[in-house]
Amino acid sequence: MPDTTDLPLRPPVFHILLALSTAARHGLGIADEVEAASEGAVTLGPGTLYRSLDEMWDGGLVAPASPPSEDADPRRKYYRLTESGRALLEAEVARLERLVDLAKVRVAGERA
Amino acid sequence: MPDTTDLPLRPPVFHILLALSTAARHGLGIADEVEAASEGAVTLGPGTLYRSLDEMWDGGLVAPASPPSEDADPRRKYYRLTESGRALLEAEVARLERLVDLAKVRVAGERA
DNA sequence: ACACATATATCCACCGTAGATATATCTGCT
DNA sequence: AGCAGATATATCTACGGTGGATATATGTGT
Repeated sequence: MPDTTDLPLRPPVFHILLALSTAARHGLGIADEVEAASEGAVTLGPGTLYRSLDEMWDGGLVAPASPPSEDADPRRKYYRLTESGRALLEAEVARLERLVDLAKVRVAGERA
Repeated sequence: MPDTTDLPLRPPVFHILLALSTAARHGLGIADEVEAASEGAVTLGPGTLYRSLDEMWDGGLVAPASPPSEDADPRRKYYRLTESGRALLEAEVARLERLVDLAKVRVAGERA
């Protein structure tokens, strides 16, 4: 089984962590949030979605969460971030931030 | 042949564009620069490197450049960014910047 | 009750990546 | 000059990841 805790994170894993950073969500709700947050640039097919969630579960990045309301659709399985999931997200954000900072200097610096 | 001009860029293509943003470089020089700029987090094997360069050539993102000095190793093939290559890099940087900004708000916002 | 939408889950085919390998040639050492 | 090892480009192959199609169950609306 692949290790989902290595940096750089695979894009789907990063986006799922990001989608869960604000609220517990169920599978398809995560996919919707990822697409919305990325302005349509990133989409998750069901294969990638559920497989990633399985791996993230095994890696201790996500855990089950109770439904947000009493009369929620019982088919939905809600996930939340664990402490290590949030820590991993922070680490990846820090890495990407350094990368973007470097890239911004370079693309702007060419105007001389 | 895959289209290398779609956003999100595949990570190797993004890193190669970034490596060429400051100077014309040859194949292995690009790989070295990518590893250095990412603090060792990103490495490019020869397969990915030369295949990506071929596709980027076909896509008009990179073009041949003259060696930086007269007595350079003649085996080295130097590449430089084209205008569209630089434009594509800027677009991807902008996308990543929005993503990182969003992520920073979310990971910081949880401390309430 | 019936049709359709939603939800999880699995399967498979394709694409992208990384490593091994091949070949050529440059550099340094004796 | 000759030899050994390093460097450089290039290709081939095996593996892993992704995404779409499909299956099944169940909720929702008419």
